[in-house]
Amino acid sequence: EPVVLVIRNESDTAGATDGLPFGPFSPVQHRTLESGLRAWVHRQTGLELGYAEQLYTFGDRGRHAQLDDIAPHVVSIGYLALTQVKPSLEMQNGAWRSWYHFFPWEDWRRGRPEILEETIEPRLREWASNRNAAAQPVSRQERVRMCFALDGATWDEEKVLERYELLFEAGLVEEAARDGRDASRHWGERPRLGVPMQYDHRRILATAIGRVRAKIKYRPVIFELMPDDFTLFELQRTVEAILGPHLHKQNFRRLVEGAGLVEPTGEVKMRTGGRPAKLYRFRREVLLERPAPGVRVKPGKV
Amino acid sequence: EPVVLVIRNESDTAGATDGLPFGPFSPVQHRTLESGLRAWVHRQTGLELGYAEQLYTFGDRGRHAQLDDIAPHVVSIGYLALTQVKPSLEMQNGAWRSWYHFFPWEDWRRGRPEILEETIEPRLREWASNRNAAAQPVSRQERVRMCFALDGATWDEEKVLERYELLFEAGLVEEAARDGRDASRHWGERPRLGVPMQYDHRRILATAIGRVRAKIKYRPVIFELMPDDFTLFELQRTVEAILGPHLHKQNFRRLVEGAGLVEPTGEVKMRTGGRPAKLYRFRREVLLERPAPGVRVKPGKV
DNA sequence: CCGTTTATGCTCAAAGTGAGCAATACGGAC
DNA sequence: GTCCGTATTGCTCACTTTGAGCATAAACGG
Repeated sequence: EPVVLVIRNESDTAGATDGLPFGPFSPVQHRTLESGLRAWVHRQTGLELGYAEQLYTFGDRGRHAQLDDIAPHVVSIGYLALTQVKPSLEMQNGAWRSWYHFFPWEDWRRGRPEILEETIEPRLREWASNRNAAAQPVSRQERVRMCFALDGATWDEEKVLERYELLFEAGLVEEAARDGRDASRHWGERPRLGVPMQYDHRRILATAIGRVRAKIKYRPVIFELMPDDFTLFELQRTVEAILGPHLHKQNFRRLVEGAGLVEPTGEVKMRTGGRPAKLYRFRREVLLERPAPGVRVKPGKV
Repeated sequence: EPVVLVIRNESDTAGATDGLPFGPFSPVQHRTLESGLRAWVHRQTGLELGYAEQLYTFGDRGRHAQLDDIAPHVVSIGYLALTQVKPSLEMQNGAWRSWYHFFPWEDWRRGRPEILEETIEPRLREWASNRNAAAQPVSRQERVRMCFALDGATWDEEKVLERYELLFEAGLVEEAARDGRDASRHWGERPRLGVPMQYDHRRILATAIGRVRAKIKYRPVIFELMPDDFTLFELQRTVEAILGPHLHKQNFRRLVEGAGLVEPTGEVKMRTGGRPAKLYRFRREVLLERPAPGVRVKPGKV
């Protein structure tokens, strides 16, 4: 299960709301943004971050507004960090939550999520067919079709943010109500599409999920989430947990082995439920061999 | 020629130095970072930005330090904007400069740049073979080899930032001297590797070039740089100007046409020096047809 | 010892890619 | 006017990559 570290925020009027961990950056104490992040995370949660990269900087006015809370303007520099969950680490106020708790429509591991056909599609179609909706530069119809793979379009698992923003615009997520964009005025009760988060944190998380989904395809970051030794099927399960849909087992194995991403340790794992599985480890040398797989236009002659 | 908009900065002690345009962001005046950027660029240069995306946020301490100038800590949120150069637009203090003015080693349009073999390679090899250089997690040798395509490695045109940072670490660019990392102490006079920029602006530009080079491969941003109508060879020349190396003409044509990125206008352009060339235009519909070309692991069965 | 379950090996067709040959058509030189 | 150089455009062909499925191997539970 892909999980995210959240802070339960009890001070909310409508009960506890999850938020992403965040804190101030002080250039006086820390030489770089990233070192500030690491120090701050460690102090708060005891977690020593491994892989971390800058995600996006969120600075829109109103992003911090929430209910009757008038906050000062805050610019947040989001970072994406990847880690295994160490059960040994007991955190006071942090908790691990499944991604799909917040984005149920992104979980395609058991096929197309029911919430799409039952709730999202009809609501979005109605929203898209609204008057003066066709006047947009790109029609709402087309945006809905591309983002949610309607009418034969293919589901692009990387468009996590685009989907969330569409639902936001359509007033179908709870956070939109804070922005005055409330669907309940038009179509009765708003359905609960995933669990909302504090401030604009669900948007930030959507950005992060989209980034991870894109990145594992051209950088071996998936191994940040694996133990040292693993079977190819465990690796596949991890990739699937992140991307959403199922992968073809034999081809996945061919791809991963053929790309030189892994090497067998020589050990096997018993009790898999069937034939024992060879254990593999990440081949770090691959970083020095391939520039970065996934190029499109390749240099040629003349 | 791919160019960047720079501001000539006369106040420098060592004569005029080019810098990227920048200015303050005031959340009171502007609702979003991007709208602040647009308004500010328009007021300064008269330019109406078209395509713009957030690039990276630069916040390291010391990034603003320069010579005897002790500046306050500044966090810069970099944006990347793409536009055609309109010669009609006369700017007071702005000027268009070739990318390769600042990064001569990135220009592979006339084959491997001489500066690589003549200056960069020997200097970097010396730096990499230094004592305790092999103790690094990834050896300097390997980093140099991967970044600059030595010993049979292939040149990855996207690693613009990595190359600049390596040269910086090795003390081979002028900006490094401000950071106390001066090669001239070891190896005599520092060679002039490209023209330096103000503050850390050359690093920011390297980030931007790397981003553009990566992005044109999976998003049709190249058309932001083209006039409405163009020949396929003009398009190829533009791509080559950005990426560096030459492309195979017939295959480029097949790729672009086959991907549905362009459609013929029906017109032809005479006086090409040979047979007249058909004119094409960008097919906007492609945005609605393909999710985003360039995916690696595709969903399959079971 | 057999059936179930998972791991792993292999094949095959279809699509995509790198490279080059060849024909077409204009502009300029003679 | 004809020829030649140059650039555009069409096409072939071998080779690689990819999607999909069949078949076999090896543990485990009864």
